[in-house]
Amino acid sequence: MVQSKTDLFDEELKTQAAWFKVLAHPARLKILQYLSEANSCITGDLSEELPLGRTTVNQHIKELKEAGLIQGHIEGVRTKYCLNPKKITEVKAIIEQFLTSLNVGDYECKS
Amino acid sequence: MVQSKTDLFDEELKTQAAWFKVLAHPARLKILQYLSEANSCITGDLSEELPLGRTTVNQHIKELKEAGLIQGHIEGVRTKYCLNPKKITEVKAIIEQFLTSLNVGDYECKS
DNA sequence: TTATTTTGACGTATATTTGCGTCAAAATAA
DNA sequence: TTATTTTGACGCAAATATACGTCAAAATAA
Repeated sequence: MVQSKTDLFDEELKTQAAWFKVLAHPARLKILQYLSEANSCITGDLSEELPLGRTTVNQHIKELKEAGLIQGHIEGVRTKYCLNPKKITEVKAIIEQFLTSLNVGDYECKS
Repeated sequence: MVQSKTDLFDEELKTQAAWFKVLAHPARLKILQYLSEANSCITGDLSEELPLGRTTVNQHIKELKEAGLIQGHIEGVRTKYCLNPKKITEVKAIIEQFLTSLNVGDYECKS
């Protein structure tokens, strides 16, 4: 039997790994970058910017929304997508935290 | 039909996403941290440090090895595991690069 | 009113990841 | 020589992730 054993790790490690996972697909990175470059809320079919179908892109958008990295609000027929700057900053800090913990300044590796 | 369409993205995005993926599991983060804290090569059964079976841990070690983040060299019956400081530094830079590209300093989000 | 546009919800098929059992190879110990 | 220890290779089963088609709801346009 195979059950998910990820629960059995430290809360901190789980959080860090979860955020890495959210960023582990080029489509999601692209969406974030696109919204960042636009520097404001964007409306319209984001799938035209990526080499994927609309439904698939929407699914990635949904994931990013559930993770809190982007926000959407309805405007008539359309939906406007935005980054959530606060959350982005938060996640950056979490990732930095892990990278910093991997201190290899004076690592001894005699091989 | 579902084929992997990840090829269709920029080389840079693919690389960044791939590195996030390598780090997207708490077991792999834990292994890296453990080796980092030890601050030198380690021998013995790493699985005793994690809530997973030996084979599973070995698989995660294998992934990290294939990604180049850790090295192993045989010493009699045992294998000594090390971080690869050079690669770690390299990956840190790649991740920083993406995080920096997500510039939200003056993000306009009127919602 | 009846189209049309835009988007989310749902289902489905395939691909990949995760977790582990089992076996075999290689080095040592007895 | 024959155990024993340690590890990697292989394969399986369950869980997740990817990609997308189809449909329906909601707002607008005609």
